[in-house]
Amino acid sequence: MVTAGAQGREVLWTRDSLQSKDMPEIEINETERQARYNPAEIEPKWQARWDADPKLYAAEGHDSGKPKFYCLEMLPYPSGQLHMGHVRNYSIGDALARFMWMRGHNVLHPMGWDAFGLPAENAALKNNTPPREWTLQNIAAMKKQMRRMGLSYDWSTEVTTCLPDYYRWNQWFFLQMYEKDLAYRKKSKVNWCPDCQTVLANEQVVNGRCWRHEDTIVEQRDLTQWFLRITKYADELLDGLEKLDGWPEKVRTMQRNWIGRSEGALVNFAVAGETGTENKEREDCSKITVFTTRVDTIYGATSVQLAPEHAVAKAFASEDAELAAKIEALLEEQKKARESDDFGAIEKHGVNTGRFAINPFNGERVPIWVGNYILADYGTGAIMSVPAHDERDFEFAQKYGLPVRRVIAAEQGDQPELPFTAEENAVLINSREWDGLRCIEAQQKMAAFAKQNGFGEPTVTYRLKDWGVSRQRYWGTPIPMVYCENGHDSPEPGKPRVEPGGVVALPESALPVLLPDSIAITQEGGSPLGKVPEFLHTTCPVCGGPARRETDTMDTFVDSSWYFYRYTDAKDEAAPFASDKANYWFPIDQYIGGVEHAILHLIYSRFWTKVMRDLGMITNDEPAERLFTQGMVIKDGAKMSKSKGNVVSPDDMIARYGADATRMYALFAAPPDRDLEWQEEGVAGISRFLGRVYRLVTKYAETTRKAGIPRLASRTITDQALLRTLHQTIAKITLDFSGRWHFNTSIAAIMSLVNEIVAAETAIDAEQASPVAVAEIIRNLILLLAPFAPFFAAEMWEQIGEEGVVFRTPWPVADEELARENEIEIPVQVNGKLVNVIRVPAESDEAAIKRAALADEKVKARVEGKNVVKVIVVPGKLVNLVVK
RNA sequence: GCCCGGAUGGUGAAAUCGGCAGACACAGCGGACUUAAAAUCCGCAGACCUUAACCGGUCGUGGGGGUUCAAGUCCCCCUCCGGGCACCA
Repeated sequence: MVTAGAQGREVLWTRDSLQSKDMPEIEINETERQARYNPAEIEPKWQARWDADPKLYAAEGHDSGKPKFYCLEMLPYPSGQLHMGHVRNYSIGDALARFMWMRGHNVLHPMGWDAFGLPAENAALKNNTPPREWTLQNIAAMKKQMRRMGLSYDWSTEVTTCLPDYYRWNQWFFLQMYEKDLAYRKKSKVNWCPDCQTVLANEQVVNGRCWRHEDTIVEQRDLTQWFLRITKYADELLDGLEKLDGWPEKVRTMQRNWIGRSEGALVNFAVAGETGTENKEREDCSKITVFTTRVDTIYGATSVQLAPEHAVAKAFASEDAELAAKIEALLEEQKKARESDDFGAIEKHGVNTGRFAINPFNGERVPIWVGNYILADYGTGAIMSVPAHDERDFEFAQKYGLPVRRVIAAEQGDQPELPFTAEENAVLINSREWDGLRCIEAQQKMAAFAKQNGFGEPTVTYRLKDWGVSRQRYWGTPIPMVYCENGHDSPEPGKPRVEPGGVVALPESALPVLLPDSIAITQEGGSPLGKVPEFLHTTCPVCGGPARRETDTMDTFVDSSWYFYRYTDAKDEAAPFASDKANYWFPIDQYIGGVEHAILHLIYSRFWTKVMRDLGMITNDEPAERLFTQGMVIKDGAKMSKSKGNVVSPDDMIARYGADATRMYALFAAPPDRDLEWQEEGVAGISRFLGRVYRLVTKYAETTRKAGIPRLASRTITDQALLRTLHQTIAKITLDFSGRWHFNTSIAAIMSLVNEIVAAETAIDAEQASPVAVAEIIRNLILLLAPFAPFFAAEMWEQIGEEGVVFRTPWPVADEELARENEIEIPVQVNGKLVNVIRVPAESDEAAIKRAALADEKVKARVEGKNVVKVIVVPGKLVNLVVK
């Protein structure tokens, strides 16, 4: 078999028949030989043809009989300009999608727009253009750029998240979640970005700063907000990572850290002198609940440490002005530290409250301190301090002269110096009836004991917090809730009355809640929607009385949490998507994007998938089977940015060298997972390479056209050599596509093949090659280039007289027989040093190779007069003679 | 501090399973073609030593040690760069 496409029309030619008169001769077209590769002409020509065929890249039906392949690149924010990072991302995805098509898969390769978000509002302020208009213009511009790049998207499934036919389903999901108690409202401390004028999710705060404003310190505000209960899925999100072996380890580790599961125990310390019942006005201070992962060390606790914001600390402070001032100072230190880049480095400070807590295990009275290193938002905001077995506690105890008591000892051998934290091979001491137990065992037994006796319990805490989705911005999905001014009970049975107005979920029939179009965007605080009376004022769907709409909009990460499901059924007006369609395409076979979304989009969308599964909409547990995170595009050693002035515009590159050369360079310059240094000379080099191929193909186009693709029965030496390289190249590239994706080496292999053909031109022109072999080589060369340079391949395909669509032509299959070498080169080493390279028949066995190596003159000279101690022969690889 | 990457010629990189280090390009140099240039084609090209030249030799994948007939690749220690997490109890 020559190519899969040749099946069924095999003709056997012989050398004799080739020489007969009616057989094609090698033809060289002198005018075409002069032809120059001109992407500026070729690319728009094919773009126009492809644009005219909306079905060209459309996926086939579920009954196509082909295996499905869902190839997805992360959808962009429509800034109005593609940057090189996009070009790289899409070049990778497009090569893969085209390859999978050629391999006979039913491919879904969609694109869309993450179109809500703050930049549209900022642009509106600056240019006085409504966000909607600005966004839609940008989408049009970027779509044009994508078409110019020749990307194989099925635009019939395009998703634009800022349009009501999409965002209405955000609202629908919100109502579903509200009903299932996965969406709820609560007052809490939230992150506020003064620049964005909105609340941010924890995931959007980086080192205490806004993810969009690196210099802006995020403030903490007490606000009532909507949350999605992602923590309900914390364990599943964590455990699921184990099975995601098609995801980069780096991303899995980041998510593991982010979820931050920690097993431990809660233990109540009674506060001496507090009963907790006598004063209703005062916070209940009768006990302090600490969280610890090392309850086995509790006999070594020599103080209890509270966060400066702990309720008990506040209560104590309210009765003691001096203490209050000190605690306030600790809080300030902590806040400052959290805003700085190295939070871990600040010096520990504390203040003794003068009060005591009682250790429920041994009844010991220990002092209650407030420490600047205790965080209110982790665990319970209170810890037991065990200086002997915790480095931080040790440092603190040394500083303030608190006692250090060893309660853990090594099972055998020397006792390690304090503090030591090991739990392996360590046992309890100084812990009464628990003495001698191993740490791990003691942790379980002591937590169970605390539970039995009502002063504690085993527990699990997470770093992951519920996802705050309310945003005090205009350009987002309106949250489909109203506040009834009659303040009646919520219509849901069992749901408590919420004050001041009843919180009422809109019925599905009221969707979509449309975002008003004309609105004055200002920089003032507060939700812009609150200033639009016709939006704000509505009626309660339960009692018909006056009601106010929720004026916050949803975080844009809601939009991107499920967009890829919508692609499978983008026009559905009755549901977000039809289950059977999603179930056919999901999970995504390959998801490709930047690593910057590792704990934002990629954790939210995993959560959303699990919610949809529990709603019975889909059957998959995870959205994407495999994830690939490409490296950054850099220039002069730094990430491209306007401020550094090192931005290379894709439009420029395409104008100068064409889309094919630009795309191919993005794949050639580095393996896709590594950072890529953009060098324009490299793009020029690829352009020259395509020119070389162009001349080659046009020169032999006539030959190729006439010769067709029959099977050769006998071959010249030139035929054999060229076909061997061709089939080795096919095998190599097919392998690269199967997982490693080192397209840089795929393209290098094509270049080598082309170099070899060019070097053989003299022989070919002297008719030392058969037209049939030339035709096979030219034809397959074009097919190999099709995933990387689609415009170019289409043009070349047409020039050799093919009428079909090149990237729907079956991918060539490597013929092992043709690829096999007759003779191979074997390096011969003496004591590990290369001495010579010998040629032996490919099928030579160990003995034959050994004989050939020992017979070699250079080797003989080197071995002369010495003792050959050992001969190592690795067939097909090398020979090493050990001599003394 | 912890976790994940990475370090190979002037540059981007290759070596997929422990087997010829530097494929393929970029930049450079030399030549052919040309009145000339561009384009194209051919060739050279890790460093050092030796030689008139060929030939030949030594060193060489961030540093040090180890395993092996054989190490860019495996093991131990260290340095630097990038990224993530971080008083998380």
